[in-house]
Amino acid sequence: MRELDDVDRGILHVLQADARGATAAEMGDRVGVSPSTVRNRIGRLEEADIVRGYHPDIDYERAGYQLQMMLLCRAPVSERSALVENIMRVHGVVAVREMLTGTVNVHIEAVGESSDAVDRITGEVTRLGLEIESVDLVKRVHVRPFNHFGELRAEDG
Amino acid sequence: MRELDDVDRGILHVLQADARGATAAEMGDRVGVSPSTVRNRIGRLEEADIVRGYHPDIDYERAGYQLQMMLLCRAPVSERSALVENIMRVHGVVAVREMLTGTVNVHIEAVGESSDAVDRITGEVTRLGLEIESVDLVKRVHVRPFNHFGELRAEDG
DNA sequence: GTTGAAAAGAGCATACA
DNA sequence: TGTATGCTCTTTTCAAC
Repeated sequence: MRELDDVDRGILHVLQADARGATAAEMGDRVGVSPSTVRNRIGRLEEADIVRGYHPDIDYERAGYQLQMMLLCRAPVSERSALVENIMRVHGVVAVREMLTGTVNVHIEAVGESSDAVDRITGEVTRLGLEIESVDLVKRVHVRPFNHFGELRAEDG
Repeated sequence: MRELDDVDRGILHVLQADARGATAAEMGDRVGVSPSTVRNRIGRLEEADIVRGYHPDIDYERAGYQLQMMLLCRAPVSERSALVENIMRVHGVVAVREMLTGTVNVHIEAVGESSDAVDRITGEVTRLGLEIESVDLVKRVHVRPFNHFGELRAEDG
């Protein structure tokens, strides 16, 4: 897939707002193409791995996982990618960011039910070979789905 | 809403895998209830803001936004929540995490098309009143949708 | 709180421009 | 590639358990 055009961007824009509820017809109206075209485009975006999946945005705190933590770690650059594979398997880890710059080059986001989870997760991460720079609790996460796709084409409202 | 039961957790589990494609019938089979019940439960989860929405997982790099950055900042605790409102409006910002502990208490995740975006975003964030501790580029983000809901009830496969 | 049935609507696959 | 049609499945709504 070469590059996104306005139709693709408009579709992404609408999907960002409600990936489960948005219908192809709705999106077609927004960007000015037929529902079939919308489905074709979405299929292409998925095949090109531009859209990797669709996930619910869950308020972990309300769901009973009151502890959200952020671990800032250092990993040898040579082993970093390999380590990430293992980190992703740690129970409670929801995201890992590999940094291109900086010495604190791995950011781990995790959730847990109790303070035991903090100990367990830091222990496992250390055992995997990372040096933990800091462990901090998250008060709140604000997600702002990237709504800058196709703003000219698919206006909100 | 009091607390999640196995049915809720099983539904969340399946939604995590494919929030757009998963049908009520499918989820009902997985957790052993009727499709109607699945829809009722999902409605409750949404009303309780446990499920805040559904978003596509987009590979920003492949989508043409090659620069992903993480800004670690300090904000006066008293003003922090107010500042976050404004940060979320900055073009390119996709997530903000308010930290409960630590002096670096605001983590900002943003994307941009070129290096100009880095300057612009750091500038805007500074202007809003935050002290930037570090700006680092993200090489890759690994999202691991929290699949620990209802593992006993709704097995994968 | 859960289920089931009828009506409306959406999605998929095929064929065509 | 983008678009239109027919068939199937899903969702919705409402009444009943």
